[in-house]
Amino acid sequence: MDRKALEKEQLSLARKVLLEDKFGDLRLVAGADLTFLDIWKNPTEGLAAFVIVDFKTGRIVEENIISGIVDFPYIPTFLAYRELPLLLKGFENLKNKADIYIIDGQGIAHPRGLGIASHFGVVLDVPSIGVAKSLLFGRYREPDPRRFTPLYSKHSGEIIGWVIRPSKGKKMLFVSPGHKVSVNTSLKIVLEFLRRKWEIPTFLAHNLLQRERRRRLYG
DNA sequence: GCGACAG
DNA sequence: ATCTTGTCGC
Ligand SMILES: [Mg+2]
Repeated sequence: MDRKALEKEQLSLARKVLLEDKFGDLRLVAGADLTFLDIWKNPTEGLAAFVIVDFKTGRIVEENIISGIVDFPYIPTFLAYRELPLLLKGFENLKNKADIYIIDGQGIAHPRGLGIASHFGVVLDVPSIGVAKSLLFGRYREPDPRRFTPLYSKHSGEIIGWVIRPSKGKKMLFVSPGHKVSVNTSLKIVLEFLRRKWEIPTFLAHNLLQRERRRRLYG
């Protein structure tokens, strides 16, 4: 499948994205991320982790790691074709099902409106949010520490997400809705984690993976 | 044609 | 994404 075909598939799936809150009370919030044992090899073994947090207490309800072979290369705007397969495998392996899934990457803040978080949400038909550590698409004004600014589409000028500066010295967060959640609610949910000084679930998943990776490579 | 470019 | 501890600055 060439780039053009994948772009058409993304545009097709993007039409299914729903930017309205389609969930009841938020009890469990999941965070997901991936790591790779050898980033210099192309078919390489990847690890996907999901960490599920109780949104009322902040307690970790489940930590789940699965592994598998990843062969698709990283190409900007096509991240899902590299990371989604393992995320789907990890999702199926979960004991608990979360009310919303936060994925490391963009939601609708993508040239064709389908970042990995949206792709994940549409395919599984579950609410999702994208929290990225850098910009892929859109324009914004840098927020002051502990403030946030809107992220505008370079196509329509509409607000497609938010840029949050957790605190001075910390890197900015690029938040955008994935699926079945509104632009405003996606911001509220992430801000709530920050307000309560809880680690964002995607970072919990990332940290868990680093420990697991070092364990497999060294002692 | 040039610059931008999640992980 | 990963390689890496101490160190400089507020
Ligand atoms: Mg990641």
